[in-house]
Amino acid sequence: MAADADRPLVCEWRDMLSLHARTWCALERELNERHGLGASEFELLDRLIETDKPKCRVQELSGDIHLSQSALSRLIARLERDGLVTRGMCAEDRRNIFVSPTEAGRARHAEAVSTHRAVLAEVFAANRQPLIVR
Amino acid sequence: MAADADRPLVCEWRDMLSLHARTWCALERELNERHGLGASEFELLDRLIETDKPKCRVQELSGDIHLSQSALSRLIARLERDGLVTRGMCAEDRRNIFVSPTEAGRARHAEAVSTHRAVLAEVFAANRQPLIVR
DNA sequence: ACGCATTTGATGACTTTGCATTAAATGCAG
DNA sequence: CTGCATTTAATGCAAAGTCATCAAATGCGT
Repeated sequence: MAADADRPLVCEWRDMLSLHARTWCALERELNERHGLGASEFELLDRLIETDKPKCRVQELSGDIHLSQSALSRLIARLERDGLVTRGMCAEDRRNIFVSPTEAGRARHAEAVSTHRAVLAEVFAANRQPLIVR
Repeated sequence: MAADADRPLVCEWRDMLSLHARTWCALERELNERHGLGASEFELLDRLIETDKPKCRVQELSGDIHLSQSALSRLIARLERDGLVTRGMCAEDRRNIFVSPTEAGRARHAEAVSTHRAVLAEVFAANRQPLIVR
């Protein structure tokens, strides 16, 4: 049994699990408390606004957001219900739908983006800290 | 707006999201198909067997496994239902419970551990690959 | 000893997610 | 054009997670 050989691999994975969990939870908490957004909700808005093309099929998004197609569909539905995005059908291929941020969506994102970046900076910095102790 | 300054931070986070999602999904799929275990289930068994102390309070585990206390409680319940761990009360402090792997649990873990390591090795290697292209 | 705050794990209610399926739209062979 | 496979997004349902709450056990001041 090559248990020792796998050690570094397993540690790397566990470190990642740990950092991921801490970061995700912190984002969830801060974004929710301060802006009424879930982490997934923000992530979608962030992508949507970054790639500012008016054309945005749902399926294109599913590559960026790491969710199943159905979860993504419901996520969009939630954001639509909250008035942060709109769903519109495409004239050329009426199977596709366009998802675009509303004005409210852009505003909410603009408001939340600094919180998002701050949390990232903080958690990642705290993670590197132990390496520089003393 | 210091958008550019945050760029590397955001990219790092997104890379992590991506790698984490791919790895977790691969583990979920492989462990489930080949050994009837979820990723969380394996993770718990793995920790449980690694720290072989007979004493293992639930709360000690919640630090390792990145789950809420309630989720952990239900995860243990599932594993118990499947006969992979046993819950036993502690004589000294009867609020605590011990969770220990059964023989079946040890066997299942032994069977699954190589799959787990292989998936880690594969996904992580694939992730580094792009850096060495050509 | 007693009362009360604290700790610990379990449970109810709800949310989010994934899988499987469905419905609609399109593409394409014949 | 017709019929059928394919693609795309939505939906029913069950699994799994979180938060808030609960009951039991303990600790501790008086």
